Amino acid sequence: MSTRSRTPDAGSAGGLAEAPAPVARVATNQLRRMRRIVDAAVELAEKGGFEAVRLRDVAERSEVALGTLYKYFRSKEDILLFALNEEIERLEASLASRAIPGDDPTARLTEFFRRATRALARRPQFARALIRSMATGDKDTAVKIAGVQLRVARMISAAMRGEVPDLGSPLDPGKIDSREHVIAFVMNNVWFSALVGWSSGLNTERGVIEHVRLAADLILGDSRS
Amino acid sequence: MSTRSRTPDAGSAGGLAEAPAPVARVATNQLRRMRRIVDAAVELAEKGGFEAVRLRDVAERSEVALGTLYKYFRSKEDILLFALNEEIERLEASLASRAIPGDDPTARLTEFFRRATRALARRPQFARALIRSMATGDKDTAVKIAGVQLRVARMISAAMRGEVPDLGSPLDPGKIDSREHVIAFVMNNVWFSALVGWSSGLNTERGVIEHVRLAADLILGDSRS
DNA sequence: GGCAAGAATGAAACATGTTCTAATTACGTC
DNA sequence: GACGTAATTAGAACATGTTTCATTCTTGCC
Repeated sequence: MSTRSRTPDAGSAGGLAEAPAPVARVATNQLRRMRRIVDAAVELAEKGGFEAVRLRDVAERSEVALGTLYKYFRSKEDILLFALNEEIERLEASLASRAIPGDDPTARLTEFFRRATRALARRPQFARALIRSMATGDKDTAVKIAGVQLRVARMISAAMRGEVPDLGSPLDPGKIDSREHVIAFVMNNVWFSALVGWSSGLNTERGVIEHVRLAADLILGDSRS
Repeated sequence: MSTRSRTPDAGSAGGLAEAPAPVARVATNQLRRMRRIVDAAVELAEKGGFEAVRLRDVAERSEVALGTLYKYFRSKEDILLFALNEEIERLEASLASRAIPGDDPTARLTEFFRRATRALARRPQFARALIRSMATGDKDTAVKIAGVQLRVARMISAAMRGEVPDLGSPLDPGKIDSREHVIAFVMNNVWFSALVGWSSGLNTERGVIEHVRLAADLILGDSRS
């Protein structure tokens, strides 16, 4: 892409209206492929959870070769983590529109977890697949998982304060210092553990919410009573 | 070895001192096999973690056919969870000998986690394998994992009280009601999450202990200061 | 239009957890 | 000591995540 490359995109008034952004088109095709892959994985996960996401099926459905699939994603978990990130983005966006209601931090926290758990439980197989994909070992995957946890913690902080999540805030793992951050961190751990229990059938949706509420009461004080 | 076999063991006074509990001997052989399997798995796990525990290798080392191995254990995780249970038994026994020292609950909790984390970090590959095997999905395995968590929570409770763990206490998952139980439950979640981070290289041993200390401070108050 | 570089493809190959099978062995009973 | 049952074995077979490879397609460029 030496001389040319200038894609005549927005405001490229210039002479030739030629090649509709060659580079951009490639990228678009690649994005399309990626999207098809993720969509196929999600569809399969919705039907049968983690195990139902057989990569050969994903490749077939997304009309992509197995090798291509592995060029885009390092592993099966990687695909599902990508979907998880999109899911979290949706959740963040929906929270950004209006803050969680509630009279005090405990109430808001509980309400936040109630909604988030609800959202997951609505597509149980899919949620199980996502949770399962967070229980991995290798470093690269772990980094992405840590990123997810930080974003969730940020949402928890916002919910606690009764504010809207600041999508531009640090996301810095080192910032586990302030009391609020510690609370968010701990609550995140509790929630996640409860979800793991739920995803394996040891816990109900109500149970998850109850566990989280108990922890919130312990840390912040009982909002009822 | 047809006729012989009767081992003249303790108290077979009666007329025929023959067959020294035939059933028992079978059981003993089976126990021996089981033990060899677990020992082989542990050895391999110590060297190379979860992935190094290749079941074909385990079978070969323990001089058992693959099919036999699967008669004793439902899965790879099942073997490692068995080892984990033994590990926890050891830890419980060592705690039972003398209580954790410390002037207040927070100090004792921190000391407990310091020791427990230390014990794990001493055999990092093995610990990683155990932690990895706790991140599974199917129900049966999950039940065993829940059992492990309850035992850990019991130790946490004991440490907090500065007592020795009561090995005969309920272990009933329903008893998440008292404040102390909730604390133990939450601390267990925090510790486990931190360990998962450690096992994937995102966290150091010090980091794990620090996370746990922060949580303990949050919930119980800072013991230093 | 033709070319070189990179991407994608189809299919095979691999690694390893798990299951299955036929043959063998161990063991308690008679 | 012979018999039948249950356990064990060796090994193949299967399922699925992952890798590899030779071939074909795309794309941007001359």
